[in-house]
Amino acid sequence: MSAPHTPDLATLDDQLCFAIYSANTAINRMYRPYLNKLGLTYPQYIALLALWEKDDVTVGALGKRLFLDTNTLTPLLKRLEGMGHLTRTRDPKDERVVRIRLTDQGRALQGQASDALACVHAMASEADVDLKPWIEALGHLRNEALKKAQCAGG
Amino acid sequence: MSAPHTPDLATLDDQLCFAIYSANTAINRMYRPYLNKLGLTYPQYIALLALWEKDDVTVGALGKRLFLDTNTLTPLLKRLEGMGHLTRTRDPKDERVVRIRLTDQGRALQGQASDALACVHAMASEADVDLKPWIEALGHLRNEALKKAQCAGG
DNA sequence: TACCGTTATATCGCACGCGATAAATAAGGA
DNA sequence: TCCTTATTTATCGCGTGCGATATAACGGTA
Repeated sequence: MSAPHTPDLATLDDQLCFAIYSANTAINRMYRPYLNKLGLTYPQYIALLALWEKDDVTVGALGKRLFLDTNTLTPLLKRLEGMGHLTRTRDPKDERVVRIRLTDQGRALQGQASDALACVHAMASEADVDLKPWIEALGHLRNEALKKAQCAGG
Repeated sequence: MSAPHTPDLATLDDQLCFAIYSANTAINRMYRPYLNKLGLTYPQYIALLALWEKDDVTVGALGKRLFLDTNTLTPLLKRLEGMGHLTRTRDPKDERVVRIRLTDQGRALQGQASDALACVHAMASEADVDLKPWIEALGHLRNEALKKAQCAGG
């Protein structure tokens, strides 16, 4: 461990972290004009993706799906509630739990977001990339990184 | 355009945006314990990666390298300056320009960050992934996304 | 010199992401 | 019942990202 210097690995363009970091912000920017029309931020859109797939879930369950904690999710969900896209109600059977349910308005957003999807696929075809294996591999990478993060004492 | 519904594409796990979004946060978390030891945040580390490769650059040039604007970089660089890792000095020939130069202390951090690099490579080998083509492909994807972001009126 | 447009950096407000902490409820044992 | 512990959600502070705006300095023209 602690090799003194690794010049061949230290350059920015050779770093996986920068590649993913900058690709993420770039895709965020690509989505932005479409999401602005809907009044949504990128993380709000991601959360809605999960809810469009399955709603009537607890904050904790949604957080596990998105790999986010309540300190991030609660304010985000409150904003989506304020816009009328979902409801946050305490579960009568267990008052600790808050259940998230989409409103009709929130469900209707899914159709309006199709322009963004079309843009992603246009980009993928222009970049000559088949998305499916990419998405799979990135998911695998994420799980490995999370495993490392756990054992390192995160 | 504007297809009413695309259920086969709308699931979270089929989305490139979520795959990259969650992979990025996962890698951030993997780095965190190592960077905490150095008192650095993830974006600060990314900026230092660029500066270790080439310093004595303007804020604007560094921003182009990192795909970030001054509204993000200036406060970040001020914090790194406050820690003593770099200096920010106005160029006497053009007082608009601020030149960023690493201190010896800032340069010495590169060696101390090798544990994080080792962790990334351990993860890559455990995930059975050859990093090089990945990093290249992600860079290509980033450039295509930025192109889309530009023309869409970013 | 004054004026004007451009360029480089900085500032402000808002929404994340997260470590740390708090508050409320539930579950189980004496 | 009371007490203790665990679980779930919420709150606070700080550091990004970024749109919008401001400030300062340069370049060119008259």
